[in-house]
Amino acid sequence: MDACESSRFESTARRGELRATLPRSFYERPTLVVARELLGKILVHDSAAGTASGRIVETEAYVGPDDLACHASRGRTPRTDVMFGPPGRAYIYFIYGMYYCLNAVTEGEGYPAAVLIRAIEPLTGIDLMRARRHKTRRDRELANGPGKLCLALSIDRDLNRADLTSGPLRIEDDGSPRPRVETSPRIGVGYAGEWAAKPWRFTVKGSTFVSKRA
DNA sequence: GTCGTGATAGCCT
DNA sequence: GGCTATCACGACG
Repeated sequence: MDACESSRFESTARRGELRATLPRSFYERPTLVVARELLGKILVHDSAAGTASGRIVETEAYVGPDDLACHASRGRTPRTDVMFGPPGRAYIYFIYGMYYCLNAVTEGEGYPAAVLIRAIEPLTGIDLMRARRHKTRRDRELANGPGKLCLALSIDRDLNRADLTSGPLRIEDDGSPRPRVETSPRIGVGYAGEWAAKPWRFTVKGSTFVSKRA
């Protein structure tokens, strides 16, 4: 083993020791902070077919009752109820009659906010993702969008309200350094007036696994 | 690579 | 009945 290999091994081992599921306190903070800090963390889903995971490279913040792009700005309904509950749970909604989108609920109980997970860089279970996404040709397109990553990880309405701090769907910290972050306006929220322009989309600088270039 | 468009169903006026 | 925190496909180049 040469020096480079050895260093890589130690780095991996150190990461292995530090790997930990994010605690509820991670999510119980301002949504813009959580959205930024979720970049680089690892989204994991243990399903009956096997485990698949990927590094989060793109998020968006949906910040409470005044944010007209946030579903909860229309009030507490059966759909948005989970956003009013405790942080660290999954808010999964069905969109365009065909797709699911995954969010992590943030802030204190009673304040409806969440972070949309928009893209991951596949890490493990890549063959499983390819099987679930057989129409796609390139691996960088397996999960470079909110609907795509739910297909690749087999995330659907059954996991709505799931606890992300323990259980089959979770987000882990592997101890890797914080990535450089870029911001841009959120995608597809042009209806939200002045809220549409807010730079509340966060991407890992230079990642080729984001849904589109900023 | 970019652009336009159809698919499809739950949500809320 | 209109809209939607999307995606894949075909046309074009």
